[in-house]
Amino acid sequence: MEISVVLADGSERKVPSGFTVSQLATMIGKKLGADSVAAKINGILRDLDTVLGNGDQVQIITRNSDQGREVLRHSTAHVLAQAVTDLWPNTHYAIGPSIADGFYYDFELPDGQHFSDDDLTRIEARMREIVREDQTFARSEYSISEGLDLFAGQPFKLEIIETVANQAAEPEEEDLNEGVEVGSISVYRNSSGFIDLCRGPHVSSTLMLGSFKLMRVAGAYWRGNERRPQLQRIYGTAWESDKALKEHLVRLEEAEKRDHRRIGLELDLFHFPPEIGGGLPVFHPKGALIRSIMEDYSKREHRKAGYEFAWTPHIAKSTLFEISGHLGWYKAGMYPPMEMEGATYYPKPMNCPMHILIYKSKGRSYKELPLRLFEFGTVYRFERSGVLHGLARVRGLTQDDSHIFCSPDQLASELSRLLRFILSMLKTFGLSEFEAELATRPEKSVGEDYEWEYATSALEYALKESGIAYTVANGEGAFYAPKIDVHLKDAIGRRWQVSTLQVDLQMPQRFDMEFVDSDNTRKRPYMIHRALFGSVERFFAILLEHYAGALPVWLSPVQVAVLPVRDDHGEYANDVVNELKRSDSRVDYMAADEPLGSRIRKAKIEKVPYILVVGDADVAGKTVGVNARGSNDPERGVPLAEFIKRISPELNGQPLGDIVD
RNA sequence: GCCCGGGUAGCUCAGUCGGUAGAGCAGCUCACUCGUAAUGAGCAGGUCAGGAGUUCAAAUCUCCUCUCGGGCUCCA
Repeated sequence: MEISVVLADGSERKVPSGFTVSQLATMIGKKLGADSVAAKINGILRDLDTVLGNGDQVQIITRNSDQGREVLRHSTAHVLAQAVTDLWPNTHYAIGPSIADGFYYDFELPDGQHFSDDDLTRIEARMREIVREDQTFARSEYSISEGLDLFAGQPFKLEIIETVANQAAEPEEEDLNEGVEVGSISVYRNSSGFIDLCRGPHVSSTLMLGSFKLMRVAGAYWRGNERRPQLQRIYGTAWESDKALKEHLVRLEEAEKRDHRRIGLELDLFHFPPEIGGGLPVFHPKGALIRSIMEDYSKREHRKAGYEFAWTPHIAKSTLFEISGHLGWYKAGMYPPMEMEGATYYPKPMNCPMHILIYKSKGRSYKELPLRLFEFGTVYRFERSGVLHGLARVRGLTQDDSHIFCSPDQLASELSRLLRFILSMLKTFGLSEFEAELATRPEKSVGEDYEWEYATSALEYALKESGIAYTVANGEGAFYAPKIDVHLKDAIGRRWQVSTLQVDLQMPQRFDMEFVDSDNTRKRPYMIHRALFGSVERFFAILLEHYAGALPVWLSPVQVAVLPVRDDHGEYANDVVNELKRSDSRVDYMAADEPLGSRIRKAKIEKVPYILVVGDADVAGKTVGVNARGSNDPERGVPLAEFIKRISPELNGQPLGDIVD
């Protein structure tokens, strides 16, 4: 008896009935057989030992594909759980999915024990034994009640099974995590007897695993809920080969070298004095210089784009935040209050209420709209100590914040103009890969449906106009506003959230804002909140990591270093310095009091874009030797005037041009 | 806030079995004046995060506090 299956390329293949996926793969090619870890049969992921049926569409999943790695990682997570339950009998094991680059597994050790870092070594050793034991993963299906018996004593597994059982009543719901087909569960059993609740698929033998490494132990709440028990999570990484694993570890090292906290220290840009308090950075001269270049540039472009500047204080009386509603719904994110002369003051967590007061300082006419207020506004937010992370997550941050007040019919064009402005500005900082997210009305929210629809469709219009790729995040909006969040990808592919753009449906009402329209009626303006960098501090961190500290010339605190070969070249070197200063560049003079090689090394470590070396030949010929960043091949005898001409386009950020409506 | 791991010179780190502290880099001084990523010598630098306890004796062992890192939750 033969059956026929359809392969991924559309070709048909006849195989004996009873043939498994694995046999098919080996029949197609020896290497494919060896590299296969699972298959998609009629669109569903299945194990290698699945018996093929007549007419099945089969796509073999190999270990070096994204889906193949997921299978490897998931299977490695099972081996981890098996190793832990071997070493700590009676451990409760919870869930162990594959994640980007690896996997984790959550455990609750008996008697309140906790893993230490040393345990990782022991666990990893046990895992390697299990791998060598050539244990098979065998799938079987059970009813809910059988499942409850099978996992008696495993509270987390029982909870998952119960969830599955409840979903049987509501078949609409997609099943979670490890639960399987509605109404029944599937279980994988290793040859040692270890069982785990799992949807699969898995590799057929532990011998197919091995290129893995346990990375760290962390705490994690059961089902992500901080009111549920805290489990011990072990993170690991796993790959299709030792080579791929090694490459991943090298990438991690590279990422670590780009860590903005490390670069900030090395380049003397900023630090976090414990005397000031967690999450409160101080910027050293070079860091402050970079910041001010960013801010000056931003201000210039905002002015050109029709923004007016505002300046507002850092604290305000509680009444302001009562009106704005912050004390109602954002209090947990605010610094504690201060009492003074019978009034209660709070550091501001956002700038919007103060900008609204500027709007409200007088009657507004439709002729003034859109009114675009802009401020580098420093706000203070209480972030729990565990979440602080360098400049990317701080307690005092400066937003490049703006609030735009416009009439309803201006909303769509204003949003679209704004989004183009944001993307152009991000591009001049050398960031070019963006994705946007349109976050729509959440369940818990205020306002009328028609308002939400109007605002959301205006946001969507702006997204379409700008051409940016976007996804819709249903129900992820703020409770008072739908929003667009712009994410960007940095040089090594990490995603960061930067800009945010929100249409506020609440504040104009809370503050009873209005304007007089052309028909002499009073109307309520629309209000857009928007931050472009997000926070200057975070954006600074992103730039440092994106460029690994080697900022573009226009942002570099020192753009050119001038090094005389000997002391007696100092006079000419000084002329060079002065000439460069006249061309508006930032120059450092490095006197010949230590060897040239040593000074060059220092300048290279400081990531100075251009190192100019001047010696006898240069004094004679009015030239410079140019050692550019990123090159180890210096150029000799470049006329000074030519060098200045060459770098002048790099000295200032590119203007955005007109952002027209 | 919670779980795990750290905190020794400005930075990176060593410090064995409990016996009062060590290196490299950076800094300072002197010499060297040099053509593209480390010239040499010398000097200085420490309440071993802080406090309490155990001990004849604590960087080292115990407890508490602070703080930093990795996660969870949260978020610009």
